[in-house]
Amino acid sequence: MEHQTVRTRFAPSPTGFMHVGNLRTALYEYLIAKSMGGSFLLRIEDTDQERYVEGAVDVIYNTLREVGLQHDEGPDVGGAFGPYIQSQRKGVYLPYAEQLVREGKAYYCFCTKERLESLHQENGAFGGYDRHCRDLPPEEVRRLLDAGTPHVIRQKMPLEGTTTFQDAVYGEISIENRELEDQILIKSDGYPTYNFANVIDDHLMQITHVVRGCEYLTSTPKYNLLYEAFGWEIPTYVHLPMIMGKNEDGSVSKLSKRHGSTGFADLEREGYLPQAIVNYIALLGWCPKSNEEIFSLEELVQNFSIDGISKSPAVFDYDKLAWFNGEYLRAMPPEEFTARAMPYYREVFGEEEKPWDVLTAILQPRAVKLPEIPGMIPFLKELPEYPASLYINKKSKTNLENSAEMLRAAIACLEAQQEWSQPALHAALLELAQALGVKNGTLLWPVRIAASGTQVTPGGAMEILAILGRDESLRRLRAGLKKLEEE
RNA sequence: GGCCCGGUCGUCAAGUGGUUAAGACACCGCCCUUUCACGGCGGGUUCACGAGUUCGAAUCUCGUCCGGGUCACCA
Repeated sequence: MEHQTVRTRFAPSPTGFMHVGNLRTALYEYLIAKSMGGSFLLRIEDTDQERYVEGAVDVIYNTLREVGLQHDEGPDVGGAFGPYIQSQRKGVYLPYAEQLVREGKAYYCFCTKERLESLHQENGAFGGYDRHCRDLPPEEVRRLLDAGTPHVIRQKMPLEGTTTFQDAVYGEISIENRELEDQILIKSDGYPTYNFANVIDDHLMQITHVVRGCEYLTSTPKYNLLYEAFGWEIPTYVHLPMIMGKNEDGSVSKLSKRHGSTGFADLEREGYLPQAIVNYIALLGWCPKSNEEIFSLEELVQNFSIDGISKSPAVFDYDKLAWFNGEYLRAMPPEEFTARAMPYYREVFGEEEKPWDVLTAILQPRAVKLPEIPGMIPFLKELPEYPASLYINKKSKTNLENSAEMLRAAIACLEAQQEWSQPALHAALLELAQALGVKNGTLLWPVRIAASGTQVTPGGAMEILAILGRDESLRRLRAGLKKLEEE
C-alpha cells in the first residue's frame, strides 16, 4: 500500500460560536496529524448562505490561535489546495455531480419542497423520499431542464445490500442500504450539500483521516458510496464519542447551554484558561498510556494515539475543569499570576498600591478561577460587621477574655513595629506569642479576626496585616479590642 | 418507530479470560498548620441485569433493560 503523509482537516461552519465539542474535534485532528508528522488544515464550510454570520470566521481563527492549534493550510495561511473556503469553491462541485449524472449514478430531481412535505405527512415522521424522479424519461428531464424548472441533483443509492466500513474507534459497522435515502448532492440554489462538498473537498485536499463526532457514524455509508461512485480511495474514519451534559434529574443529554457554558469564549470569560480547557477536553474521551493528567499541547502531541480514544459518551464535568484551571494557576510564576490577576486586584483596590506579591502569595494557591478573586477578599477593602463570637475558637484556645488580652499585646507590639512587611510582621508576632507563652494560634486567631472581621479568610494574620498597611491594621485591631471590652 | 452505537465508583477512566478491579475530580475523615486553601495520608459491596461458554468472565456469546445518536434542499 502506498504510504501517504497524514493530513487532517478541521472543517467548521462559521456560526460565530465554538462549541467545546467542535474544539475537541479540532484538537484531536491536530493531534492525530502532528503525532504522525502530518499536516493539519482549516477549511471553512459555509455552503449554507442563509446562516452567514458576520465575523464568525474570525472567531475560528482567534480560538485556534489562543489554544495553539496552528494550521498548516487554510484561508489565511494559504496552501497548495486552496481556496479553503467552500463558498469560494462553488464552481468545483457541480461538474462532479454532473459527471455522476452522466454515468447514471445520479439524477435530476424536480420535486418541490411542498411535495416532499406532503410525502412526509402521508408516510409519518420517518417516511423518506420516494425516488419519484429517479427514473424519469430522459426527454422529460431535458424538457424540464430547458424550461428552467428548479431542481436538485440526487445520488442513486443501491436499493439492496449493505455497506460496511471500518472505523478506527468503533471498528466494523454495517448499514443496510435500504436505510439510505437518495441523497441530495446539489441544492436548488446551486450550492452543494454539506455531505457532498465534504467528500469532494476531502478528496481534493488529500485528507487521509476524517475525524468527526459520532453523530456522523450512521451517515458514513453515504460518504463511502460517493467515494466508490468516483472510484476514490476511502479515508480512515475516526469517529469521536459524544460530549454530554448532566441534567438536573441525573440523566444526560448532548452538552448544551442548559448545562452551563459550552462555548470556548464563554468558558474563557468565566475565567478558564485556554490551556486548562485544552488539557481537560483532551482527556474527555481519550486516555494516555500513562497516569499523567497535566499535558501541554506539545506533550499531548507526544502522547496521543488513536487507540486511546474511547467509545462511550463522556459527561462534561465543570468541577474537573476547575481543578485543571487551579493547577495551571498554581503552576504559573508568581509574577505572571500577579499580572493576570491585576485587573481583579484593581477591581478591589482601585489605584491604591498594595504589596501585590503578598496578595498573590495568598491567592495563587487558593484561586480556582481569576474572576473569583474579588469575592475572596472583600474584607481587605472594608471591615465587615461581625459578632464578637468570632473570637471564640476552641482549637486555638481563644475566648472573649484572652482575645482581648491578645489584641492588647498585639497592638502594643505592632505600634512599636518599624518595618511593616509580611516577613517582619511574621517574625514580630511569633516572637510575641513566644514571649507571652501561648501557642501561635491563641495570639493569631484574634488578630486575624480583628483584622478581617471574617471567620474564614485566604491567608493568615500576617499577610492580612501586611496588605492592610500599618494605619488600617492598627485601626481595626483597636476597634476589635473595643468591641471585646464592651462585651 | 426503523437502523446504528454505547453501558467499569456521582464524574473522567485503566483494564483485551486468572489483578487485592489502577489513577484523577468530587465527597468524607485524619495529619500539617495561623482560619481556609495548598500539600500528605486514609476511606467507598463500582464491573446494568439474566442466561450461556470456560477449571476460571468486567473481559467471549446470546437475550433483556437503560442511555445516546440518526433518519433535512442544516452543517
